Amino acid sequence: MRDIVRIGRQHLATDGAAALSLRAIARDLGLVSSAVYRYVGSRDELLTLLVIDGYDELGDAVDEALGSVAAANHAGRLRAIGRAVRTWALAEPATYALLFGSPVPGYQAPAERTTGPGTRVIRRLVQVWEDAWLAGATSHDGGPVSPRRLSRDLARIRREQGITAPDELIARGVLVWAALFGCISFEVFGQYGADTITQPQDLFEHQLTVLVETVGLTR
Amino acid sequence: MRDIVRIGRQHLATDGAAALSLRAIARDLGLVSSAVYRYVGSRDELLTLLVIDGYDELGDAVDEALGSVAAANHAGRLRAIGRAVRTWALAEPATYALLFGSPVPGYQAPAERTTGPGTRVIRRLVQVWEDAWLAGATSHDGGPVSPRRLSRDLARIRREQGITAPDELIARGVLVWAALFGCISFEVFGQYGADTITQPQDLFEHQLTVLVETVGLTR
DNA sequence: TGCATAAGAGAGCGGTGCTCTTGCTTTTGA
DNA sequence: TCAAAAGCAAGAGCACCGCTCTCTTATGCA
Repeated sequence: MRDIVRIGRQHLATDGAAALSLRAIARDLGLVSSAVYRYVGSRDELLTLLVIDGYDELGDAVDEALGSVAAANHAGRLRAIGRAVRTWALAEPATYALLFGSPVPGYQAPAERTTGPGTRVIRRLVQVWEDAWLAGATSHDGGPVSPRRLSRDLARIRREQGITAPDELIARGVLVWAALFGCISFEVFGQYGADTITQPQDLFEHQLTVLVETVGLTR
Repeated sequence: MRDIVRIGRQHLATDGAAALSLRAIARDLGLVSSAVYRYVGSRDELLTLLVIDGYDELGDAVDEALGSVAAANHAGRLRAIGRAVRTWALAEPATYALLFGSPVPGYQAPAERTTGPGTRVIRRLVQVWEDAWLAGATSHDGGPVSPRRLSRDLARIRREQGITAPDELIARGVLVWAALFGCISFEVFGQYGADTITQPQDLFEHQLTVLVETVGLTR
C-alpha cells in the first residue's frame, strides 16, 4: 500500500500525471495489474492519494521555512513562504503540476479529502496579512472596497478565516497569492523563454520584493 | 484535415487535452483510425496544431480588445488585455489549460512553430510598458536593478524586444504578466474555493487595478 | 482441525496510439 | 488515350491502458 504510493510518486516525477499507469506500478512491484486494485480501487483514487501527499509535503516545506523567521518579521515570512513554495515546486515539478496545473481530465479531487491539506499555504499567507494588520505593519488600513459584491465576498473570507484585516488588504493578499503561484508556474512550466531569463532565482527575489510592497508590508 | 482540427477542438473542449484520442476523432469523422494518420502524423502533432490554433485565437481576442482603446490610455490597454485573456480563458478552459497549464506528459511543443503565436500577448504587454515609458506615464524610471545578473537578463529582453524601458519597469512588467495569468489560472482551474469567491469578475477588476499600480502606470 | 479471510494470479473486455499492407480511385503526363 | 503515379481509405495487428471477474494459495484464528 505504502509501496504503491511510493512507486506512484516516482512515476509521477519521471513521467507526469496523465502517464500514471497502475499496470506499470504493478510491474515495478512485481505484481500483476489486478493485484493492486485490492489496495487502490482506481487510478483516480491513486491520484487523490498523490494529491494529498503533495499538499502535505508542500505544507511541511512551508512550515519548516517559517520556523526560522521571527513572527514579527512579516515581510520575511512572506518571502520565506514564497521561497519554500518555489524550491519545492522546482524539486517536484510533476507533483506541483498535479496540484496547481491543468486539472487531470476526467478527474475531480474529492473536496472532503483534499481541502484540508490543500489550504495550508494560503492559510499561512492569510496569517501573515492578519499579523501585520494587528501589528500596524501594513499600509493598507482603509475601509470597504468597491463594489459592494466584492466586499461581501471579502467579508465571508474574513469570517471563515477568523481574521479582522480590512477589505483592501485581503483583496491584495489574494492577488499576491495568485501572483506568487503565477510566477512559480511560469518558471516551472517553462513559460519564460529559457534563453531570456537565465537567472530565475534573481528574478524571483525581485518579484518577492514587489509582492511585499503590493500587500503593503512595512516590516 | 481542417475537419480533424475542428473535431479535435471539440473533443479538447469537452474532454480535455490528455483525453484527446485520434480514434475518437476518426469515429466522429466516419473514418477508420488509421486514415487520420495520413493527415496528422501523430497525436502530438495534433496537439501542436491545437496549441497554435489556441495561441492564434487568444492573440486575435487580445488584438480585437485593444482595437477600441486609445493608444495613449496605457492603463486602459493593460486592463483590456487582461479582460480579453480572462474572457477567452473562461470560454475555452481546455485550450487555456493546454497553453498555460501543466505540460502534457511526453509532449514538448516544437518551439519553432509555437513561439511566434505564443508570444503575441506578452509582446502586446511589453508594448504597453514601452509606450508608457516613452510618454512619461509610468512612475518607474530608475536605473539598473540589482543584482547585476538580473540586470543583464533584463538588458537582453530590452535588446530582443527593441525597447528602451528601464530595468525596474521591465521586471515589474514580467511580474504583472505572470500575476495576470496566475489570477486567471486560479479562477479557471478552480483554486479559489467556489463558495468563497462568488463574484470573480469583481475580484478580477480589483486585481487589474492593483496590477496597473504595480507597473506604475499613471494614465 | 476447520474455516474465514487476505493476497495474489490469470483471463478477458473494450479502449488507446501507431504501423504495415492491401486495394480502390483520382490525377497526371507522355 | 491509356498506363503510371499519387492520394486515400480500410483492415489487421502489436503493445499498452483501466478495470472486472473468477480461481487458487497462504495465513491466522477459534
